Amino acid sequence: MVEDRRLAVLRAIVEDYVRTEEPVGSRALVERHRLGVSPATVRNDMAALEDEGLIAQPHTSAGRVPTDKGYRMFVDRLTTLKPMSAPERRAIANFLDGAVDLDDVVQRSVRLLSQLTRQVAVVQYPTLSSSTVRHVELVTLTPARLLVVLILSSGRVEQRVVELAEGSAGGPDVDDVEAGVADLRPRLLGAVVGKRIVEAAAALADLPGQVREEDRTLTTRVAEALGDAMSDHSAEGRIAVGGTANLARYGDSFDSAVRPLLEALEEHVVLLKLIGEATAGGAVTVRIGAEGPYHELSSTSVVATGYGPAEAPAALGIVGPTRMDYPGTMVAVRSVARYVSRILDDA
Amino acid sequence: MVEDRRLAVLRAIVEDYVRTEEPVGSRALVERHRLGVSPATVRNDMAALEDEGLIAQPHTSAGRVPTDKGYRMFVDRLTTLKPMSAPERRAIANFLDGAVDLDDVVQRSVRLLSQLTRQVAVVQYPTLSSSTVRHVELVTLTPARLLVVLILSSGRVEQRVVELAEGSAGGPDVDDVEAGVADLRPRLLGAVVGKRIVEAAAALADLPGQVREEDRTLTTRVAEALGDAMSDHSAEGRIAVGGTANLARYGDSFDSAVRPLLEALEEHVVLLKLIGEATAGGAVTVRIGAEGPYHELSSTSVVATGYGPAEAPAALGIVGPTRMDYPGTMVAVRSVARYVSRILDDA
DNA sequence: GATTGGCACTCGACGCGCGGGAGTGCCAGA
DNA sequence: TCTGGCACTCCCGCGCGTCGAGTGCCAATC
Repeated sequence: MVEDRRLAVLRAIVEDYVRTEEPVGSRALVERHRLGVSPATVRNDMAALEDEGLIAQPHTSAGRVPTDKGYRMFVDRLTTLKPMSAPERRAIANFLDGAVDLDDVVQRSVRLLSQLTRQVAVVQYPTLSSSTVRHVELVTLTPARLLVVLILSSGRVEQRVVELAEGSAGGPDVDDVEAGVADLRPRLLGAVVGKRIVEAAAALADLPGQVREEDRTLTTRVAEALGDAMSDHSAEGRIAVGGTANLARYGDSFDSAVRPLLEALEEHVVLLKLIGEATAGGAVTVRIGAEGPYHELSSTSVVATGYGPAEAPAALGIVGPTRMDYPGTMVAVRSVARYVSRILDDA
Repeated sequence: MVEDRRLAVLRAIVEDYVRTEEPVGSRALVERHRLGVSPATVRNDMAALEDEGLIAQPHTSAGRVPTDKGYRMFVDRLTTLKPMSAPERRAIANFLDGAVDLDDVVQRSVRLLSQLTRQVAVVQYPTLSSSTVRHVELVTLTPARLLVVLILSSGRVEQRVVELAEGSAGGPDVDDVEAGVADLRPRLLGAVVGKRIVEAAAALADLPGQVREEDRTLTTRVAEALGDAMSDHSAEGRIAVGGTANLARYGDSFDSAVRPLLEALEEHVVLLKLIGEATAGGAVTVRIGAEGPYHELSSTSVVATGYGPAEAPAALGIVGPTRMDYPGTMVAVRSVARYVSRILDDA
C-alpha cells in the first residue's frame, strides 16, 4: 500500500521532471497527479525514496530529481509500453516503404527514428556474417587493373580494385589477362556463390591451386581482394547517425553532456559498443547514465534493440539525456525495429 | 602610407581577435604587434576603420571586433597563403593513401579535413555526370526478382532490384527469364558500356524495341531501373559530414550559431548549395557570415573549393564560425582538395 | 501506525548599488 | 601627422538584502 504509493510518487516525479526539466516539489506533485494525499505525506515518501537512492535534491530546499537508479526503477517496474496508434504505424510504414535499397532503408530509419524520438538516432548496418554470396563479378578496367564486385544476399555490394601491374615491368598482356579472367570466372562463381561469407572466404584459399600456372598470380590477387571485402564488412557493421540537431535541445549541462557525446558520435566503434549490447532477444534495452563503461557519457542514456534476422541481428537505437521520455522512446525504437526487420525479410 | 598602416591595424585586429576571442583594444594591439606608433594613433585608425564598416565595437568603451566586411577585406587583401610544410604534406598523403575505395577516400577526407581545421568538414561525393559506364551486371535473385548492378568509371557502384512478378499471376517461368536475361545482357552492354551517363541513359530508351517480343517487359523494367540509378546519382552528389564535435568549441553564441548549423548539417541539400558555389576554378572560395542566402547562418563562414576533374568538379570544404583562422583553413582546404584530386586521377 | 496541518529553517534566484578598470574620444601641443 | 593627457562611458564582478519555494520535523488527528 504505502509501498505502492511511493512508487506512484516516483513515477510522478519522473514524469514531471521529464516534462518540465525542473526539480519537482511536493505541492506541485499533489496538484498535478491527484495522489489523494497531502503534500506532507508526499514529503515523507520522498524522504524514503531519497534514502533508497531513487531520487535526490540538487541542493537543500530544492525539489527532487530522479537519480539513475530512480530512472532504472521507473523503466523496470513502472513502464508499460503502449502500442503505437494506427495512424502512427501507418506513417512509419509509409516512410520506410519508399526505400529503394539497403542504404536507403538505413538512412530512412535513422531519419525516422530521430524524428519520432527527437533524439540522436543510431542505426547499425545489418551485419553480413550470415548472408550468402549471391554473385561475384570481375571487370577489367585496364589491362593492369581489375575490378572485383561482390554481391551479397543482403543486397549489399562490395567492390575492390586489384592491381596486376606491380612487379612485372611493362604490365601484363591484355589477352593474357582476359584469358585468365575467363578461366577464373566460372571457378570463382562455383567456389563461392550460395555460400555464407565465412565458408566462401575459406573456399577462396583453395582456388589458386586449381588454376593454370600462369593465372596463379591473378587468382591469388583476386582471392585476396575478395577475402578482404568479405572480412571487412562481416566483422563489424557500419553505422549511420542522424538527428544530431536534437543535441541543441540539451538546455543546460552543455559542456558536460554534449561535448563527449559529439565525440562519441564520431567514434563509430564506441557507438557500436553502446547500442550493440542490445542485439540479444527481442526486447528493447535501456542503459541509463553511468551504467555503461563510458563515464564521460554519464548523463546520457541509450535506448536500443536488435533488428533483422534472429541469427545475426544488427542494432538500432537512440542516444539522449538521462532525462528523457523512456516509454515513448522505447515504443518508437521497438516499432521502427519491427518495421525494418519486416522490410529486410521481404527484400 | 596611412592607408597601409590602417590595413596593418585591421590585420592585427583580426589576428588577435581570432586568437583571443575577445574584443581587442588599442593598447594591447601596439604591445603585441610592434606597429611603431602609439595607442592614440591606433585609436584614430580604428575610428577610421569603423567609419568604413570594417570593425565595430560591441558596446561603447569596449575593444574592436572585425565585421563581416572586415573579414572579407582581410581575406581578399591581407592574406597570403603559405604552402604547408613538408611533414604536413606527408601526413596528409599518408592519411589518404590508405583508402581502399571511393567511399573510403571521401570518409578519410572528411576526417582529415576536420582534424586539420578543427572545424566541421563537408565533402561532396564526386559527381558522376561525366563518368562513364564501365559495366552492367544482371543477377537473377529469384525467378521474379532481378538485381541490376551498375558500375561506373569513377568506381561507384549502384544497384537496383527489379520485380518481374507483378501483373502475371504465378510469376514468370525460370527458364524464360534466364533466356531473356541471356539475350538482353550483350545488347545492354553494347548499348551503354563506355558511354557517359547521360548518353547511356538515352541509349536505354531504344533498347526495348530491339529485343524479342516476349522479353520486352523484362527489358523495359531493367532499363527503367538503370535509368533511375543513373539519374539518381548523377544529378546531385551525396555528402559526407565530419568533425561535428568541433561545434562544442563554439564558446558563446551557442543558440544563435550552433542550432541552425546543426540543422543545416542534416539538410544535405542546403549544405550542397553552401559549398557547391565553390566548384568553379581552382581557387578556394570563402563565404563570410551573412553573405549567403541563409540568414540563420549569419555567424558562420564557409571555406570551400572544388576538386576532381575540371569538367565535373565536386566540392569540399569546412563550415565554421566567422571568427576563424582563414589563412590556415584555406591552406588546409586547398591541400586536401589537391591530394584528393590526385588520388582520384590515379584511380 | 499512517496521515495531516503547522511552523521554523535553508538556500538559491533575483535585483540593486557600487567601485574598478579597460577602453574610447577628443584636444592641444610637438 | 603623431602623441600624451584627460575626462568620460560602460561592462563586469562583488556583496547584500529580499523573496519564495521547498524541506524537515513535530504534535495532533483519524
